[in-house]
Amino acid sequence: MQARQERKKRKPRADGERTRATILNEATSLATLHGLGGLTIGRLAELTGMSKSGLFAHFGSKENLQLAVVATAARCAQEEYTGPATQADTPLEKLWSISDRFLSFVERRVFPGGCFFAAVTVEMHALPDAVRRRIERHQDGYFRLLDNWVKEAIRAGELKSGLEPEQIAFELHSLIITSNTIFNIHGDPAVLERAWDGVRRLLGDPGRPRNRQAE
Amino acid sequence: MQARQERKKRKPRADGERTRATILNEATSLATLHGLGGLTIGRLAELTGMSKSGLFAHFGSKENLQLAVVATAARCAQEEYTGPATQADTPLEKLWSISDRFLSFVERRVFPGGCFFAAVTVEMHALPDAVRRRIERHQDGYFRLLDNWVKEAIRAGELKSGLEPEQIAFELHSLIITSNTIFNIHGDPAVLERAWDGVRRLLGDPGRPRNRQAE
DNA sequence: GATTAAACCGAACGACCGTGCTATTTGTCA
DNA sequence: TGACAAATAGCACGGTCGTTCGGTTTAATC
Repeated sequence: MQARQERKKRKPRADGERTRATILNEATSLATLHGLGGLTIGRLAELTGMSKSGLFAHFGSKENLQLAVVATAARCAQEEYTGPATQADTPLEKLWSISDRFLSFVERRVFPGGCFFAAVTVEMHALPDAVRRRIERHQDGYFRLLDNWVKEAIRAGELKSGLEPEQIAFELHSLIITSNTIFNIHGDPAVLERAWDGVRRLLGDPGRPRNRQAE
Repeated sequence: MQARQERKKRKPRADGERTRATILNEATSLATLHGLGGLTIGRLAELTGMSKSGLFAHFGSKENLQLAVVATAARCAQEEYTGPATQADTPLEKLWSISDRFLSFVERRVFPGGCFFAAVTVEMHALPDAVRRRIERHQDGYFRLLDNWVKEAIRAGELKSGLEPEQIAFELHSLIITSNTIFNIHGDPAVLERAWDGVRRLLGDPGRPRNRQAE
């Protein structure tokens, strides 16, 4: 049937897809350090041992490269924390899971500059419209996820804080995203424990240990 | 006596210092949107209506320009929140003051991209050594300020949370710096109230209103 | 195994970057 | 008021940016 294949276009080759993946990994890592603006094609080519033009041909424009990088980072976030957390049994457990996994994600230095979206959030004003919208879309989804889980956890009686759901979600996010920022400057894991300490009080289980990786 | 004036060097002229100040204001604003890396001399010249070379002569190098921008942002922070907060009567009041004033500083859009140091923290890896160190120095001072005030407030019996001082300082910072980030994306002042709500619980006065500007 | 397009390179482009050099205007001070 | 440096502009440089194009190699398809 060969669905969704334009007339006269062939399938991409295996070696091409492999190098494309390599490029995108390197590019996403680089973007967590220098931002999407500081992500330059020349540096990326040098880093992957390719020619500028050869690398460029994979994307056709810098904007497309940036979009592909955002997609890569989003897929990574899905695999690392949002995805697994979604599969936890209860809403409260989802909140525990995403917090634990995000901190682990930062600690393991999956990207050298930590959370990609934290790194680019600050330069969004300067990005092409399509890229900015793509990032906003991801961030909106993430916040909606947190809000909903908190609401469900409260409705299910698992979470009995007197606070509004949005307040809990905001404070949870504050803790983990700030520990990401500070960890990437000083490299001191203690700040991740500080975040976890805050999360424990927020979710109402002061003694709960981190799993760090589990499941 | 003409102290601290190099041989053969005259005093800077009044018009020069005025334009220098104008440039630095514009530059600092621009840096909160595009970062110190995205801060380019050509754009800055166009924005201030000067020639590239005329503007450049004020600083002698891009690194010096960046250092001057950091100094400008630091002075602004001093005037806007750290300075006034230091003059509050008690350690606890200092904490209330800096939180209140920082949120007001963000809300009034003193800089279009909010807190300068939050904007550049993420790109520190890519900056010249001297600039990075200058930023680190400021951030260290800020955190030490918070830590000390919390410790003093606890010692004075004004603050009776069971938490470690560093934990309180970390969570306070998390709340206000995250509201800065989110406010600069969505522009919704509600997130500043969320931060304030968290601060109130942290400092143990759930009903305290914001002054927003006072003194 | 011949065909064909994907993968990749080298060279070159126009634009903008940071930075010098020279010349001209202009505020300050002896 | 004249001397002189500070302030600013114009121009040109080497470098890097994103991008284009033509040519060569190479993996997939008939």
